[in-house]
This record gives sequence, C-alpha cells and structure tokens, in this order.
Amino acid sequence: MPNKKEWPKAYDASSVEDAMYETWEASGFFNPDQLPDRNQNGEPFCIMMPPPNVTGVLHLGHALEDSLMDTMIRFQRMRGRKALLLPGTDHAAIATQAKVEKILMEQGMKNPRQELGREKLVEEIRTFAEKSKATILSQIRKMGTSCDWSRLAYTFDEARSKAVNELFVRMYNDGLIYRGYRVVNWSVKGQSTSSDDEIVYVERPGKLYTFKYAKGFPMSISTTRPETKFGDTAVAVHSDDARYKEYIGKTLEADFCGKKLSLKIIADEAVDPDYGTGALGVTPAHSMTDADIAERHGLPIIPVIDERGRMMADCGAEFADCSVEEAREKVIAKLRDQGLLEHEEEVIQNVGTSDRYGDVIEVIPMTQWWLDVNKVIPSRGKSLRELMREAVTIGLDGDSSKKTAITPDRFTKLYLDRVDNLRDWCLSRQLWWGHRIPVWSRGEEIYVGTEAPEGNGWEQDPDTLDTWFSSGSWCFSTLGWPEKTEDLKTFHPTSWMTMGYEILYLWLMRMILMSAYALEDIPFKDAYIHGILRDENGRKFSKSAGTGINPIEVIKEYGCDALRISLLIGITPGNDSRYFTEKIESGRNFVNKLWNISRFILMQMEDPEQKSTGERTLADEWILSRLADVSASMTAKLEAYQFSQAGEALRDFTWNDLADWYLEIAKVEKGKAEILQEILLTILKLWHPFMPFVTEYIWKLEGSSEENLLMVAPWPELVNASHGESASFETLREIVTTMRRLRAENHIEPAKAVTFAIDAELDVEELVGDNIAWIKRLTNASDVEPLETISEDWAVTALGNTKVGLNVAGAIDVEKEKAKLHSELQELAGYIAVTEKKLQNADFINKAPEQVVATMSEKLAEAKQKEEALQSRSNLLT
RNA sequence: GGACGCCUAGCUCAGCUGGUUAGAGCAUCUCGUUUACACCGAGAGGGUCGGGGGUUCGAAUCCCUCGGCGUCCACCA
Repeated sequence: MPNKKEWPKAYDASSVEDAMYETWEASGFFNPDQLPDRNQNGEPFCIMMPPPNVTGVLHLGHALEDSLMDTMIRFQRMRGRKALLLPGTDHAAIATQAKVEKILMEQGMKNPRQELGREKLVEEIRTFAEKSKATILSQIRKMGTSCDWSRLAYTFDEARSKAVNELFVRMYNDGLIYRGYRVVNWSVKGQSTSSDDEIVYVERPGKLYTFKYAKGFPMSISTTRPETKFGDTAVAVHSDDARYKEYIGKTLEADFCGKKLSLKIIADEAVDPDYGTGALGVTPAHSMTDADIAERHGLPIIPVIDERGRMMADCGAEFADCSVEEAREKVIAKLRDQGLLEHEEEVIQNVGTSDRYGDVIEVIPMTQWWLDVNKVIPSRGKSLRELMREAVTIGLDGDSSKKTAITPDRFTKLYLDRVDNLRDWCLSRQLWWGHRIPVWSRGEEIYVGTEAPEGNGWEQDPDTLDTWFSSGSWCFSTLGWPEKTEDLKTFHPTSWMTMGYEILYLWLMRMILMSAYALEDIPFKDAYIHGILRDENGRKFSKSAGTGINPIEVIKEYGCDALRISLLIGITPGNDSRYFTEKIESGRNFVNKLWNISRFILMQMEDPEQKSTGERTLADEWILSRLADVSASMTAKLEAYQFSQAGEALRDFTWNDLADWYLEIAKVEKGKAEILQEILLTILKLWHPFMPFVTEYIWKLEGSSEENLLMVAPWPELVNASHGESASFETLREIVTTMRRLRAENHIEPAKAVTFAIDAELDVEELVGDNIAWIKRLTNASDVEPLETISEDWAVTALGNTKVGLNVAGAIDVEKEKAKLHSELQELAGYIAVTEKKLQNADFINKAPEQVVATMSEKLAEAKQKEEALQSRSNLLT
C-alpha cells in the first residue's frame, strides 16, 4: 500500500486495469454461485451477452454494449442480486465462411470450396474463428466486463449444437419444420440461400421495358427483368380493369422469343391498374410477390434461371447457358426486331444484394427446409406468429408476467409490423460452416433425430442451418437446455437484454420465437434497444473504409473507465450517438478528478485537525442531504435504464457540489474526517458500475474495507435526514457566487483581500453565523459586514431580496456601473411586467394549481425587491 | 408507397405524463500557479426550442400543417 501522499497526481489507468481484472476474476464474484451469501439469497438477475460474431475484432459499438451490460450487472450485483452476465461468441455461419473464403481468394485461391473440399475448408474457417474468438474474449476482459467465464458459451460448441438439434427435431415432430419447393433468395456467388433479413437493397439505374409477349397478344406488360418472362405462367390484372375484363379466366398461348408460353389471365387485387399497362406478367419462379400470387391462384412454377445464375435449357438454344444480363439484352433485341417492344424507360430500381457475398440476389425455386410460422402448434393451439405477437403485447397466453417490454416502446410497433408480415423462415443454407441439419436419408427413408441413426447407408443432409437458428436459442441454450438444469430454473427468463436496433428483426424476434416455442416463456423481461455509435460526422464506422476504431487502442491511451463513461453519458435509448475524441478526453479528465478528490480526502483523514468533533455544520448537513438525494436518484435512474442521466447527476454532484464547494469548505472548517470518509465510500460505490477500475482501486487504497471488494459492496440506500438546512446553504452559496462575480466584474485580482457586505435588512448574523470563515476564504474577503449605507465606495448587486456589496474604495467606474444597472433593471422590468400580467389573469388564478400560483407570487415579490435595491443604487449614482 | 426518428446555445446532445426567467458537456472570452487536481480553479457571454397554425390560464413539451435530415419496411411488376 503506497503512502497516500505518494499517490501520483494523475491517475494512471494502464498500471491498474489488468491487475484489477485479475483480482476480480480470482475473487470468483463473476460467478453467481460464488457470490457472498447476501447475493446467493438474493433474487437472480441475468443478462445474456449478445455473442459477438467471430468474424473479426470488437469495435466501439461492442464497447458501448459491453459498457451498458456491465454497468447494469454491477449495479444489480451491488444491490444484492444473484447476478449473472453470461459471455459468449457466435460462429456466425455465413458471415464467417464468406469472410474466410474472401481471404483465401485474396491469397490466390480461385474456388476455395472446390479446391479444399468440405473438411479442409471447415478446418480453415475453424482456425480463423478460434483466433478471432480469442481476440474478442481478451477485448471483453479489457472492457472490464464482469462476466462469468466458467459459463462461457459459443453458438457452435457441443452443448449449443445439442440444443439446436433438439429444437429442430421437436419442431419437425410438431410439423412446424417442413421440406418444401418454394422460391428462395439465392446468392450465386455464395451458392446458398439467404434469409430475407440478410438482403441489402441497393438503388441502381435500370430499364423498364413495355412489350407484348407475341404478335397478336391482347395486352402489353412491363418489366425490368424481361429474361425471366420465359417463366411466366399468367398475366394478372385488377378485377375492375375494364380493359382486360373479357380475358379473365382464359388461358392464352404465346410464342415468346421462341418458347411457347401458356398464360392464364387472372384477376388479383395486388395489381395496380394505374401502373404501367395495368397487366402484370406473373413469373412464379423468379419473383417473391409473383410467387405469392401464384400460390393464391395455384399457378405452376416454371424455373428458367438455374443456381449458377444462367438461363436454363428450355429457354431455347439461343438463350441456354447465358447469364441473366446477356439473356436480357438478347431478349430485348429480339423483341425489338419483332416489333413487340413498345416502350423503354430509365428507372431507378431497388435491387436486393447479399449482405455477405455482395452479389445480386436471384429469386429461384428450390427444395429447402422451412419453419412454418402460421401452422398451429399442436400442444399450444396457436402459431409461432401468434406467440410472437403475444410475447410483447398481452404476454404469452395472456399471462402478463410472460411479457417482454421493449425500451424505447416505439420498437414494439416496428416489431409487430414485422411479425404480421413474416414469411415462413427458410432454415437451410448450402454452406459448410454451421450446424448440419439433423436429417439423414437412405434411399426413400428419412430420419430426423438429434443423433445419427443406427445402421449403414445413412447420409446426412449436406446443408447447414441458418445462423440465427442457433443464436435464437441463446437465452436458454446457454443455460443448459434441453437438460432441466438448475441454471435454467434460476435464470430463465433472463432479466435484461441489450442490442442495437439493427438486429431487432434478425435476433430479437427469433429469440422470442424460440423461447416461446421451447420453454413456453419469454427469453427476457426487458429489452433495451440502443442506437448505433457513429463517427464524428455521423457516419457509420466502417472497417472497409478504415474508420473502425479498436476499443483497445482507446483504452490504452485514456483508460477503460474514461471510455465507458464517455460512451454512456450523452446517449438516449434507441438513438444513435457520435464518437468524439473530446468526449473521451473529458471522460479521462473526470476519472482524474475523482482520483484527486479521493487523494485529497485521504490526506485530510490523516490530518489531526480533521478529527471529527461530532458536531455538524450547515455545510455538512447540506452535503449529506445532497448525497442522499443523489444516491436515491441514481437508483431510480438506473432502474429506469437512464444510464446517461444517472451518470450526469452523479458527475454534477461529484464535481460541482463535492469538489468545488464542500472540499473547499473542508479546508476551513475542519473536523470532517468521518463525513469525508462516508462521502468518499458512497461515491465510490455509486460510480462503480460506470467506472469499475478506478473506483475499485481507490477503494483498495482507502483500505477501510479490505476484506471485501467494492464490486460486492452494498449499494447505498441513504435516507435524506435534513430539515431544510440545504436551502440556507444554497442561499449562502449563491451569495458567494455573487461576491465572486462582483470581484470579477470590477477587475479586482483574486489575490487582493477585499471587504464584502450583505444587505442589512436581513438577519445577516443568523444567516451567515458560523459560516463566515469559509465564506471569507472562498471569496478572499478580509471582512464581511452588514451593508449599512450604499455609498459610492460600493459596487452593489442584488440576489433575490438580498443586496450584496463589494467595497471598491472609490475605484468605481460610475458610468459603467450605471450602464450595467440599467440593463439589469430593464431585464427585471420585463420579467415583472409579464409575471404581474399572469397573476392578474383570473383564468390563471382559477385554473392553475395553487402551487404554481404561489411560486409565481413569491418570484414576483423577490423580483420587485431586487428591482428596488438596484433602483436605489442607481439613484445614488446619479 | 408506408412507418418511425430527428431538427433546442458555435458543436454534440438532455429536457418524463404541458407549469419558476429553457439545461449540460465541449468550444469561446476574462482572470488566476490559493500545496487534491492546469487532465485545474473563479467569473462571463451565447438560444424568439426548424416555419406556420391550433388547443390551453399557460406549449420546447399536446394536435394539425409545411419544410429539411436520417433510418427501416414494402417493393409498382
């Protein structure tokens, strides 16, 4: 333990943090089962860490999320909860495979899948993932995250794989999972399906062509994808459209660029009669909306584009094997030659692209595994969609204790809109990095089970599951499901979850779906949605643009606490925030301020003069009452997830009230060792969730509770025992500020001792009393006397009904003083006029609450007194 | 096309269910090395709360409308 006076003047985070984290970890308190009895007996509180993808390293967005989670879990731990923050990572199937394939191709490989084969490529990916995972886990430690490493999970580890298989099998047995031939989003480059949520729409110029399928065809159609028209099986029109009414129900034949089409004319409300020709060529195989129409009308699906993104043979020799772009040009040329092309128009179209592989998504029909969101679950009597709805509205099965609250609430509506528009979920991916689908086949036989079947000749489905299938089960697979574990009983549903709004659809919905299905419960009681952390220009941080920032670099320079506090202060739920170096600096400055406050207090405690007398001064009563208020408001704000407001309130107290006022007073009044210690210990506790390292370190140096770490110290529950002393103190504080202002305005150097005076009409003696010593010190006054006469020797101002004077001994600039008084008086007059008018308004008097009227009357009286004081001063100067 | 968010001091943002003369941090200006801290202290300036209407005794806050910025969804083919 260093001598307190030898503490460095500036806090050096880098020499503290790593060792401190080791101390915490060694204490076992990260593990709820090893917490002190107080917590063991407390109510469980559990947060599942959103598992970062093992595709790279953590960025500042993760740092924000970690700060939120850790602040919450430390707060709850100190409050005596049996607190668990469970860490983990996500194998991120498609993202990781795409990333590794990209790296391999950059290294010169043409087709990694072909060249390496399944086993070797998976091995490459695993190596990459493990390396990335190790980096991520060390970053999480650097952030000070107090998570239970003994429960570390990975979406692709054995236990989680078991849960995934179990879920699949149960859903299959319930008839929710089926194999079906339907249109999917297909990435040609990735050679895999993609979920609706992983498509990024990009605006790009395209052409809208209007033409007839063939000569003599009764109607024209418009499309940006003429090459797909080989697959048309119908023309849809609106039922009210007079132009086409006579054709509805008929089937027309057409020779489209050499291929015979049989087109049924159907009426569908989805068709907008005012768009284009009002007739829509329906291509069930290569358009999502057309597939929906086709399903409604029982139309056949005729694919014309294959998995390589090339035209199929039955489009004719001329087109077979062409890429879609080539085919498009050829079709248009042909239509033009035949005089069928009527119109070309430049349009901006929204094209879906794969967010992982980057290529344009083709819609093609394939046989895949699907999760039915509409089918009634036999044992539940309702569908997954209904359960997803209930979970955020009335609670599952109407049980309000099984309801997830989303903060801020507006995201509930977005969620529900999406639930209503949900399609069946395509589960299978033609990737190798991921959970293999637990289905085996042998000839015509099919076996679905958690383990491979007995016997020879069985072959497992080569496809893997969508990565969100495993992350959807995160909240319970991490607790040991499907085993009926103690953890599951204790911690599920989890208490709180945080995530960015960008994965609301991807993840939150699926977690709710999975928990509702597997456990008949919600995954968490509260979801706190945070915004995206952007760069200083409001742009997204981007790794490819090189604007990404590694939190470790920031921590190295400023310390983890500085990073945490600056990420948390200034944010509001669901809204984006910006990252500025200035914010981190001001965080660092505050950490240092706290360090020096502590250093000062500890020095004072060694000072014999500070030995407690047992008596309390006005300042003591004030600061203790403020401390109680602030600690209560911290509790309330953290309970309401108002991280920023909690931090700001405590910072105001620490810096303004404590450091700038009370500690300065303590230099004069003395006898404060006990109170100073109480305050220090309390603010260390209150700050700990936000700034765990520096607070724990000071706690240790302070040394009064050596047997316990601050991280498990009880959260302050203070009661404000003041009897209105605070108001008197606030008055004195304002008087001191006013005195300082007079000094500054009159350009009297701080070093020069002066005489101040306070309005004699007040009982100055009673007000000031014993406080005279610190008032003199804080204003550097040699004397404070009653203000008897306002002679020209005095610069005077008024504070409410109190006049405050500074003896400038004739050195007053009369003209300047008059000008200043004049402007002050003018401002006052305006206020008085407005307020008087309000108070004369009968409606106001009658309708406004008494309290409001009373306050306003008081304010008016004060303003009038102030006006009088200033006026008399002004008169004197004339 | 639909939905949502934002527009408050030079900058970044707080301001909950309407009620003191609208706040903070940073920046700016003036002064200051008083031994906890210059990663500091004292003081000051700075806003008709995007425009316009309305409701109300009272609106940054509620309603309508217009404008700008942003995001998500749907894709009219």
